[in-house]
Amino acid sequence: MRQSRSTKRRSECPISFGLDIFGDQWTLLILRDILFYNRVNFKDFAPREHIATNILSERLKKLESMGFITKCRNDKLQNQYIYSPTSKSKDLLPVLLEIMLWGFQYDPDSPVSKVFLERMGRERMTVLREITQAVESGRFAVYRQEEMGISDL
Amino acid sequence: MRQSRSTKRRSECPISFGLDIFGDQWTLLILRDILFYNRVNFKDFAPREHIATNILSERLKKLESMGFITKCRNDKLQNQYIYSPTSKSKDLLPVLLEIMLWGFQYDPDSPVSKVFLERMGRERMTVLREITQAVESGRFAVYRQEEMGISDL
DNA sequence: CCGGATCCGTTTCGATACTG
DNA sequence: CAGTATCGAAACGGATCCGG
Repeated sequence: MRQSRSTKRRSECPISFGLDIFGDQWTLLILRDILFYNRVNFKDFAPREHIATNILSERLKKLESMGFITKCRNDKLQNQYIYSPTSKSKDLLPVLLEIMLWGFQYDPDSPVSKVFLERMGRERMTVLREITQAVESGRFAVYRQEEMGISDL
Repeated sequence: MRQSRSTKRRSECPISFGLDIFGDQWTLLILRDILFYNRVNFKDFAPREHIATNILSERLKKLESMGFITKCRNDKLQNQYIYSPTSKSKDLLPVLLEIMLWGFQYDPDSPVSKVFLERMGRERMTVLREITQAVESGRFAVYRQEEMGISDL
């Protein structure tokens, strides 16, 4: 694969351990798909991003070998596999949420409504908690639309 | 440069706006150096990581063009330049902190003391606030050593 | 159809050497 | 000190093929 360099990097600590995941876009997109949108199948990962199948399969293997996801066969549809997040990746949610909030704040054409953006500034913690609950209960898509004011999927 | 693809990616929202930074290791390491360690000179960025000078200079340009850092000449030492974070990158601190905490939790040989790790689990918010203050007051190196129990630099 | 693997041209990386 | 130029090596990514 790559990044055997990451062992050297340990010395400087703060974010070094996360570089393997946060150093790669596709990995992040896959984790987003899994955590936010509850996507589980090969074909559903980052579907609009036109990720090449070879790249996707490589990343999935990497994520599996690093303990971020597990893979098992779908009982109903024997020719499908289901990828699920482990606690190691579920615990990345706070990170992804912070990235999301930061993005909403600095994206010149942020997709969220002004109302939500304002609330985000005022009651950050509450908003953070709300989203966390929405995500964990699988209702993020709804929250996104109703609370954030994002219409387009 | 690259990533003109990022415009397409907007539709899926959650972390898409952050991918330009979080998709690249070196960019993250530079931001870490700037935000946590108050490094300002070309030669000081990610010094132990052996980042190639061409890569470093490219990333610094990119970060500057994206509004994450500003560059100005050092008055005292005319042949040196000083890179400073903008509010756009300062506001990334919560993200980096979350990455750090996550890393401490899952790194098999986490550099932090057991005492700190335990405290991190119990009083997450407090710890988070502490570190934020330490970083923002330029005392992170001290905090790291005294509170986290990381001896080696 | 789904989940990949293989091939292969193109892009990017990154170590070193070199310049102002 | 702060970069640029060069160039071989690695990664990317589009297309195609393959097994279940």
